[in-house]
Amino acid sequence: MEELFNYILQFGNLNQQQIDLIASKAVALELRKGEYFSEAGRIPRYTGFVLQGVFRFCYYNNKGEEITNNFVEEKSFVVDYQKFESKVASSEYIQAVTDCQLLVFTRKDWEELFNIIIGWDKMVAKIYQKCLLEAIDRRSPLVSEDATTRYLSFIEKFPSLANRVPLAYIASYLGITQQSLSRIRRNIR
Amino acid sequence: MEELFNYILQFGNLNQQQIDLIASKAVALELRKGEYFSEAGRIPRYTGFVLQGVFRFCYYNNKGEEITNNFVEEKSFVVDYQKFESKVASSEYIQAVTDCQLLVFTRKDWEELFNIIIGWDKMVAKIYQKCLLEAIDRRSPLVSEDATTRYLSFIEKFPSLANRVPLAYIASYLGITQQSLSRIRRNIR
DNA sequence: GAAACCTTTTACCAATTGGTAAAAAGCAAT
DNA sequence: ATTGCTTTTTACCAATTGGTAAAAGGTTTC
Repeated sequence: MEELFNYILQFGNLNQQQIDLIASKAVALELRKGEYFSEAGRIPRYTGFVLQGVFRFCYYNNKGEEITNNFVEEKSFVVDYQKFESKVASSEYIQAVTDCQLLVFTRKDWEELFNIIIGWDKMVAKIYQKCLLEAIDRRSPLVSEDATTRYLSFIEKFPSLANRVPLAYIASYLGITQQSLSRIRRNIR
Repeated sequence: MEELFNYILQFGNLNQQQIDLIASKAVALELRKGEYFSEAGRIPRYTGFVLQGVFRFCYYNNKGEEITNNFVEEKSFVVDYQKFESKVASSEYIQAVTDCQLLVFTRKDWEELFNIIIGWDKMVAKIYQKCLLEAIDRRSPLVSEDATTRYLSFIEKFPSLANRVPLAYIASYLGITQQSLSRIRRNIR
């Protein structure tokens, strides 16, 4: 729980009463490797904060290929926020890549916080903005480089992930095949 | 000026007094093709709303290649918002791709609006969020497709741009060479 | 430990894309 | 119209990446 507030308090101040209120609404959730936190076609039910483990966002393109387009690690929020907020069905999956521990908030609880805590909406907007900026910062440079450079950039942006995440997921995140990534790994050693 | 408020009022309500206040701070700015609205190494001075023309965001990678990573068209805000807001020097250029007409706000004027208009900060957060979501929606699919598919996706996302923007800029946005893009154009006809 | 399953590596060839260079086309100024 | 400049197209060959398949390496389950 401490980790959650260490994170949140970067984005604004809260008094003890407010902290207790937020804490009272957080629910612990565990997911096993491979389980889905959120699924395409469904309205996201929770917003979550990752205590332990790695998640990936993924979708299927028109050739049926599975594309991973983001990874989320510990000490970060994980949610398709736009869809969660607007109660629209998501178009992508959020899957646990490893066994995971989360703190989650139901939409009802989350929305109550907006009404009760002055300035909570601003803090949430900042948090979400940070997540978006991070995602685009990590993803955009991948367009304009060759596969080896993209993999090196991945290692820089996600230093702890290269050996925690199946090669196939990383390959699809980088827009290359598993075979190409395996070849690249061999060549850069 | 009307276009500006048509846009802004999608994100919340303003009374006539508030509208007049915002209008009083908007300054018309014209830029010729090739001129910079914002430059790497400098703190962005303005936030702008595009009335006419096309802008691109670009930077230079470690090989000295110029990479375009976003286009902005009419009826949209153009600014490196994070850097504008935090008064940090930008790391990229915002260049007029065609002759352009803008309405701009200085930081001083823009910040005053936050103090005077209740809820302005929320509207701005929404506007900025929309810009970020758009940018990532457009850019992310480019990673995992071949060059032809990426160009077709570009045409879908920016239907009016293909013939308004030099081929070289589009090529760098797609992460391919001019020659490759030229070849692709020939093949899809 | 063996079997079944999943992940990663390797190999081969085909297809795509990049690099360099030159030609063609388009545009602006005189 | 001619010149000079920029942009786009074309061509050729080299390098990279993809597709298919099979082998090797790991992990889980019984």
